Amino acid sequence: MPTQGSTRTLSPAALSRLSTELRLACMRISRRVRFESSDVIAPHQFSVLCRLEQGPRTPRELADIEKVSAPSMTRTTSALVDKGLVSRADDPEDGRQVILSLTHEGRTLLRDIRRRRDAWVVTRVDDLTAEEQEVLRRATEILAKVAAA
Amino acid sequence: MPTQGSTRTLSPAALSRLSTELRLACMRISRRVRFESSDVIAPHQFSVLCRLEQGPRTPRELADIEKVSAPSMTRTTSALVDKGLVSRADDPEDGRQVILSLTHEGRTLLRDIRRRRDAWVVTRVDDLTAEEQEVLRRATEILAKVAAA
DNA sequence: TATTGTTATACTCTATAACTATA
DNA sequence: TATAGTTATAGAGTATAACAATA
Repeated sequence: MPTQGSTRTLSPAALSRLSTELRLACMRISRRVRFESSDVIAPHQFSVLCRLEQGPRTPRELADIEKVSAPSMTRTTSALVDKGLVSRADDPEDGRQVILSLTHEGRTLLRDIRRRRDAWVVTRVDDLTAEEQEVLRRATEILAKVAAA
Repeated sequence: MPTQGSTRTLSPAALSRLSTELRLACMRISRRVRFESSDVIAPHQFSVLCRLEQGPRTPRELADIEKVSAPSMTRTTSALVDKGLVSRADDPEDGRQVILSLTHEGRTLLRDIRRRRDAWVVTRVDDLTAEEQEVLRRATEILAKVAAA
């Protein structure tokens, strides 16, 4: 039996239609955000910087988290080190490992990229009515729950 | 002056926070949908099939619409023709052009991919309360408007 | 012997430049 | 000569396999 979903109001057809429309709307928003905020680094590089923001990591950990091969992660992190966004240090306890950290420059870049991405959404959400904004606020909570499920 | 947005309730900080959370929620939903519904064709191939669904196109038109180079589009469409999803025909009026159309097999594949993508969302939306579903329904309309702006 | 990280090599998708055929 | 499409070649990204250094 379903976890909740008991107060049923949607027909199967309406459920299907809502799901399709919702999925398409989310995809379009994502695409517009990516397109408009012409990033200075590639998506996979951005993703790795975000991981390092939470704390230093080894290449192995990053490869596992990002679900790419070790050689691919070597390539990605080398590019970030070359750009001065990430620093490499030897692990004092295990000579096989290296420890990757975000540099100050990397942290600044992350903040700038986020600000630019947000800008696109902010100008559009600002144009909505207070009621529409409230709907989006509640929807965001629900979507976060859905995405985490 | 703003188009609407006059019934102001959100502080700049709240507006910024909502925009960030909304953007992240949409991105996460998109990512999960893409990841879970392991597609049989690559994203750029899927995109071209969707264009051809609306009617036959020349390679030139597709390249312009998808914002890729002509040689890239040659490669993409050649792969789709090899898979039997797209058919190539000479333009009877202009010998330089070719006309690309969706085959029956291509049309069927599109429907199957969409069904699989929807499935992930459907099972999760079905688990929500009727009230939450109604919020998402209204949010979808608003997001569609935002994405089109 | 197992693990970490890199190098060697190959495949895919992207691009620009050069070429062929038609208008 | 201009345009449509393809082929030639190169540059990123992905991968697996093989290697060096360390545990």
